[in-house]
Amino acid sequence: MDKKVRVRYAPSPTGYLHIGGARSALFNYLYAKKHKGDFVFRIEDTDVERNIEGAEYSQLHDLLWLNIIPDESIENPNPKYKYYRQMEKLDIYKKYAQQLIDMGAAYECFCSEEDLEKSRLEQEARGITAFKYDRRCLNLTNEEKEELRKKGIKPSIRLKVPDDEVIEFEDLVRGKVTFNSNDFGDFVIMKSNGIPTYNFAVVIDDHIMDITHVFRGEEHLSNTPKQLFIYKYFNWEPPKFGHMTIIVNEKGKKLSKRDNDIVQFVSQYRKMGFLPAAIDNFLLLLGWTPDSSKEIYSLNEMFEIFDEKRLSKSPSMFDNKKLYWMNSQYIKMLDDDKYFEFIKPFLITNEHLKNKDDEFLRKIALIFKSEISYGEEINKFINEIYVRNDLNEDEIKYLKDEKFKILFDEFYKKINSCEQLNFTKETFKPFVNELINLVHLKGKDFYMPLRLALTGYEHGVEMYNILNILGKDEVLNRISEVRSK
RNA sequence: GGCCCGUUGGAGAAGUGACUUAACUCACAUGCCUUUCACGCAUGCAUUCAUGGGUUUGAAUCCCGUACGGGUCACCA
Repeated sequence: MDKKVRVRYAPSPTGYLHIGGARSALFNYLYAKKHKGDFVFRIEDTDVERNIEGAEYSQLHDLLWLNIIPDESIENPNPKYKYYRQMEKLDIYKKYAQQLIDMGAAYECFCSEEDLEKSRLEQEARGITAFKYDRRCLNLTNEEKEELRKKGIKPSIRLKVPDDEVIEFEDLVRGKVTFNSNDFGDFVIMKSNGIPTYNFAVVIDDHIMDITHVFRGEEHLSNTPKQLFIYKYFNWEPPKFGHMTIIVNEKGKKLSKRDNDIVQFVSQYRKMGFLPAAIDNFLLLLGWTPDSSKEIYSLNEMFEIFDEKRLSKSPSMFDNKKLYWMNSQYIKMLDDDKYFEFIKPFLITNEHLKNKDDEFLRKIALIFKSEISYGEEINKFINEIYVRNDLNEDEIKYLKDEKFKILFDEFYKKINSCEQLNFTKETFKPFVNELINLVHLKGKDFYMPLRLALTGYEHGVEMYNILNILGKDEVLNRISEVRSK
């Protein structure tokens, strides 16, 4: 019987959930669900200096917001595996590291940072640019080690990487990948402070947590042979690896946290009013394509269609515009109740809408449903109505045209005779027709002056909506202002 | 620089030897709808798959070289 599929997403708690991390998590999650397996959320917190308070929970909760639900995590651990943070199992790493030393597969290294830097420079001087540890501590006698220890020097532990060994593995995304051990030095597996390095800890973790498949970013491709050496020494079966392309910016470089023109954190998208399903869908299409020409997929559909063989091998550019388009599609798909529920938090922060009741808010929300591509954007549209745009000289001149005088007069009178403004598309029609008969202006000549006078913009939502939003008093105000000029 | 990976339109990409006069989606352009914008609908947008050579009756698809791009070379993950 095949082993149960177990995959993981293992962020370091050094920041919030990044869009690249979310994509990794999504693909692992889809793979697990497709194969009826488990998706594990664990924490790689060995970089004690850079860990940020609260980051692990924000990572997890952003993931949950995206509906990527771990079967096991720091919040719902499986007793069988018990530890979901690396710092909780330091003694386990220590035990395994000692085992490697006893086997002769690893050794203590007393070199200081300065020693290593010196050696690096020496190698560089000889034209070697890929630094390799020179193994000067490999054959230290016990006496020498004791001596150094007495001086208070704490050793790190290095893995002995065999010479001239070809290491080959079948990558789920890239196919056969080959490395030569000569390109790697003996790398550190335990830091001198007793904390394991990533390449060591990840192997131990994946092994003891029965991880069967690992989908991760391409930046880990060259770490894989190092990890494979460790598996080999322990005689453990490594998981299957799949190295996904990285996400690049419009310059073709790996998306870095300093790329300010791209919003990179899931929490920021949440605050801006993106829908989790839209982000999942967008992420799905980043470096992966479905079999069919359909592009909009729910998570449940993704479980069905996901196929790791269709992961792309070349880097994917993050296309902001497509994300906005995707989100606008998902907003349009919401039914009116769901939509209002989604958009209301953004409306109540708008000062112009302070004392409005839900009925009014709902009405205003619906007006912009097909206009917005993210939640917060609705306030931009609303403000354009509430805050009149300053008119330029040409526009003022245009409005002063004699032929519009009667339009403004009659429009004012007619609005004034209304008890309150509560038009619908249907009730606005006769209102307009009556006016048209009085002023003998129609089409653009009818609407444009009014629109300009009311909002200061040439474009916008339908006229009756503007009237409803502004209300009778404000409409009269703005019209009389123009009339008096 | 070494090692690894990649290169199909502005972007995501389909394509795995003849079904391709290279899908589909975003963007862009135009037209329709509409007072306008947006939505929606329709149409257009790569004679060519980085480049040179080879294999083959036949190549974007296979092989080799070149160029370009990216990843990585830490007691970071």
